[in-house]
Amino acid sequence: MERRSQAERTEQMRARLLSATIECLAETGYGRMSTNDIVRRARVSRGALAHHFPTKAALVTAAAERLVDQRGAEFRERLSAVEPERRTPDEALAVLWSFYDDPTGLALIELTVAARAYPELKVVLGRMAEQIGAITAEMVLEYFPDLAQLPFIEEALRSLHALYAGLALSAMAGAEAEVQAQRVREFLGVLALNMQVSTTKPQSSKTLRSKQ
Amino acid sequence: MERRSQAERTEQMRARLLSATIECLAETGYGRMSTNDIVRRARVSRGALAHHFPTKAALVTAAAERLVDQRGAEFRERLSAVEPERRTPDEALAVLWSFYDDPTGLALIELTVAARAYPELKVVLGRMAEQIGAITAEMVLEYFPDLAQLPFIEEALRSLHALYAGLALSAMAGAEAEVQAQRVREFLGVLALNMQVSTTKPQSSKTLRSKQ
DNA sequence: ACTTGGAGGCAGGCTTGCCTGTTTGTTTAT
DNA sequence: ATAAACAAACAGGCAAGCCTGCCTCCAAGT
Repeated sequence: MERRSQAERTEQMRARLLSATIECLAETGYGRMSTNDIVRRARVSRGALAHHFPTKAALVTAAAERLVDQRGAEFRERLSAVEPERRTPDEALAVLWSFYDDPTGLALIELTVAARAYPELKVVLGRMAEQIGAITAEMVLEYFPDLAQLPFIEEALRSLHALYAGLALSAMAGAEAEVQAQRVREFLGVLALNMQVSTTKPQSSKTLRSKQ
Repeated sequence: MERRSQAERTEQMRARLLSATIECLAETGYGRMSTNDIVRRARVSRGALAHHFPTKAALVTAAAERLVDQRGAEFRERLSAVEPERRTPDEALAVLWSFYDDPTGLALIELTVAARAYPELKVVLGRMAEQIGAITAEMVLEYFPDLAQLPFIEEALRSLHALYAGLALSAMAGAEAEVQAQRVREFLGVLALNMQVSTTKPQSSKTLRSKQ
């Protein structure tokens, strides 16, 4: 191993620990995940973990924050990665679903359930909910400005996230969420079509509210 | 304590244990729930638990089955409890939501997440998904036959369940799901309206498929 | 340039407490 | 009387946190 500065050592170690935590969270789940699993996966000792994160709650909270940032960035990335001519609402839905049908999506659900016991996690996940909502609205405004004019667009997007979260949740219990997501996407397609048909006439005055 | 027959003793003990399990599941969550908590809450000894349920997995599986039946029955109950003149779709949505915004709803989510590790739980929850889907479709057909004619009604109902599940899930992380559910309900109201407006013309030929 | 002292990074074992399953003993029903 | 229902102590295992000691880096002094 080449020489590394102290700051680099710290940064790399923390990154390894947090990545391992997120992976364990996605694979094993929160309940069955132990700090031993994490240090084993990260190839470090228990002492290293204790040095950087005094308690398990601190570790998980930090992992949640990292997960939030990671997903926020990746969301923009994936959506802007599709070629401009393929940027249909249906494609956007596929991207959104790929965002939930993901190991990190599972980790997020595990964290959400675990947050019931950790109030600190609640605030992190609360931040994430706002952040994701903002990014989503922003993306819609950028790529589908006509959709952003729809009256209940804010509720629609929130519902969309809840819908996909619920789908991913039921996938944990063995449901074939992949095909369900596909059919739901078709369903949402005709829904949005109907919305547009019946709202393009006069109701476009009501724009999306800035704050809840 | 008066004299009870053996069958009564068994039945009551099992009921107490399963109720306590479901309560602990809803309150403490699956991860932090121990068999000690359960016997303490049920006011019985560890031996009694061991006698009726040899392992924790057996106990939880049995509790899940009881929860499924319980919720199935309660669903019909709550929906048929509203006076006939108030049986609007909006009211039905409120009933459906009350079905998720419930301690047993929380317990169900906990079980769903836990099912990722227990394959036996998966089959129980799979049964439940089918059962709930069937009951929902049945109820819609009985109370809102015109809605049952809509083209994507099966996907719509499935999405509705997923949506509410996702809402309840985010409520675990501190979101004020109550108000969100209310606004989503309004949103769904206009949505259904639009669906009806634009689908009452020709597309009523496609009825809901019997099997996926 | 070289050394030296200190501080932070890190390894691995220990320990206390809890959790599950088992076993032995007691009560209750048939 | 005999078997089932129940109680209570017991045993093994595991997880989280702590603790001691070693190693690596960096800065200050010479």
